[in-house]
Amino acid sequence: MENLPLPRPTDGDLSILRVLWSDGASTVREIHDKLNGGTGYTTVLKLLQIMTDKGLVTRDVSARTHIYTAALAEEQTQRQLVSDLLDKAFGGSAEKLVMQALSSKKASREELQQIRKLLDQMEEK
Amino acid sequence: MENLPLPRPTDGDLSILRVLWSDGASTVREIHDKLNGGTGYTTVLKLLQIMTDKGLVTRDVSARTHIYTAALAEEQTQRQLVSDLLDKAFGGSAEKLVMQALSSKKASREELQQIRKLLDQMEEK
DNA sequence: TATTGTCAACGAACACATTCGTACTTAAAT
DNA sequence: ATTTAAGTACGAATGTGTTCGTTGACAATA
Repeated sequence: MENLPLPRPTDGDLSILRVLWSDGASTVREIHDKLNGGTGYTTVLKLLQIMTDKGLVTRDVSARTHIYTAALAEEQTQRQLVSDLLDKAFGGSAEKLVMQALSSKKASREELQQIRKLLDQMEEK
Repeated sequence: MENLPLPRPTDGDLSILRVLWSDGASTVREIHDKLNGGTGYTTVLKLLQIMTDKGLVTRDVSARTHIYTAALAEEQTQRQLVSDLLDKAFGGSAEKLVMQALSSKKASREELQQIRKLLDQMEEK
């Protein structure tokens, strides 16, 4: 019964996961087409096979053309990656990370408002 | 005249950079001692030599015992890493990243206050 | 039926990260 | 002067990520 902690997705893994998150369960060809960039078909296939071994995706093999699905929800993976970066590069300081995130890309006024709401919720609790 | 874009530091690189950022210019031995974890002396040395080639650190070779310094300031590297993660896993949405950062680790009341100040500053401008 | 296209599987090649042992050099201690 | 300690340099081994060519199975088409 495989129930090991999932490994951190690599850059290649993430480019595939992004497609699965946005489009839902997909075939290799669909993913490959969406990834119009330089990678060949068999490269995408190989990556998906490895990701299956790692547990990052699951696949339906009942038909000849396999169908892949992301094993974890987008938010769950994002949370893991943020937590990882927090430990490795920010000494655990969420504040510093937030600062850099806000200054590295100009957030819109709506986004800032949204973040304020989140802060309110966190202080209430 | 090497002036190429610096590569993204690996996990090993970051563990060393953290020491250099907090303690300033250091020798291999000092870094190795601070990294009390399982890595051997020559491993740290090798990593530093590679990091020198990559341009992540510079070294003073005038004495027998070399002295290493981080090439980039902590904030600069952090900004790069955040921007990287933003592209690769968040579709460029700084808001989502901030949300995850705040929820993945409970921020203190002071930190939340600090973030509010930052939001104020960003809205003024 | 014969040919052509689509798919998964596999292995090989290359690059990079990580680790450490060994060799060589230089300084310090005996 | 000899030995010991501390340092750098240099491979070598291993693991992982990434890429793609080739093979074989199967389906669709001519």
